[in-house]
Amino acid sequence: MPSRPAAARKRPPAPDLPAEPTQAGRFEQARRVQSMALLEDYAELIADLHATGGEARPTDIARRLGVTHATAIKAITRLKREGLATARPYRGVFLTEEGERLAARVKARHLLVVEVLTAIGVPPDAAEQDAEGIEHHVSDITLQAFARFLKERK
Amino acid sequence: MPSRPAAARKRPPAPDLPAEPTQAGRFEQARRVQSMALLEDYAELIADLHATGGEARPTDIARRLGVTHATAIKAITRLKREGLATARPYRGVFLTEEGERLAARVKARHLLVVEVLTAIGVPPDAAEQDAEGIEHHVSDITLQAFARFLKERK
DNA sequence: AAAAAAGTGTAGCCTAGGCATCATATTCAT
DNA sequence: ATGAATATGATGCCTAGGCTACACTTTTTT
Ligand SMILES: [Mn+2]
Ligand SMILES: [Mn+2]
Ligand SMILES: [Mn+2]
Ligand SMILES: [Mn+2]
Repeated sequence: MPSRPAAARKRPPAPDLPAEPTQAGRFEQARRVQSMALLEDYAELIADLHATGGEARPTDIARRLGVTHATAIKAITRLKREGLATARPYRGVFLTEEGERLAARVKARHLLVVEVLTAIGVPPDAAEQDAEGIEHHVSDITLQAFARFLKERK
Repeated sequence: MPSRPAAARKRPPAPDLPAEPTQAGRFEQARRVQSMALLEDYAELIADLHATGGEARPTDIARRLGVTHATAIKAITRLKREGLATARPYRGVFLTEEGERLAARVKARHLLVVEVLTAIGVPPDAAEQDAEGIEHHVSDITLQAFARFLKERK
């Protein structure tokens, strides 16, 4: 059994280090944000399906998301549980007021993220791809900075 | 039972719409990327703990991530399974060569993302917070664009 | 050297989000 | 109008990633 240097163990509450307000807090927040990502994508997609003259049936949604309809139905169940959507069998899924608000916010954010990425020089396809994941982690403050950035650089 | 207009159902393969190469493909890729996020954060963190003169024991890792040690241990089990780390009880966790490579890539990406966000005008705290989630979705192509952007704007 | 403290690991429980499969319901085409 | 095709929803199974609780080991302190 190797001996372990006691010095390594002695680590007081990091008095001088770069402050580090709380790395743990950042990770926790990132996990909270991530837990909303799926709902956001569904809301955005359902609104889009309605907007482009169609219905948002589970099968439509599933196809657009690249999942099975069973998976989509379970997610829709969660949307309903969270008060974001309602559904009428064979008639499709409908966003509640709150769901519509979420969808609108998410869509605007998505567009802005793509705009910023392309403005920075990211090729359109990569921008669209990466935005699909990035969007969910862009806070309101960051979003405002994005808007300012686009306005100023015009 | 309300009648449903047959027209709504008639939706040919979207002949004129904005091309839309495959939204499903983008979502699938986003899900793949997300499944790596946890491993990336652990690898980055373990490397950081080692670099800053410490050990990377499950408890250290757990505290920094804001999870219980049991959760950390399960993630470490996955890291080992994926060939990214080894562990010696009461001695801590160690990255394999592959783990080190991953950690280095992830750290560089993290820094670059924060740099770009702040360059755009995002306040430091928000940049650090949002980067924790955004980083995992930044592809190599986007990363290159980020690097160019920073170089040119200097 | 014994006691206390800290760390580790295991087990059991939970939810989210995937999947395939099956039974049923609806819609469409003949 | 009826048979085929399609959509729906339920079930069961899986993995990831959280948690608490408990048992055990190691380290530190007295
Ligand atoms: Mn998305
Ligand atoms: Mn989106
Ligand atoms: Mn991260
Ligand atoms: Mn990071």
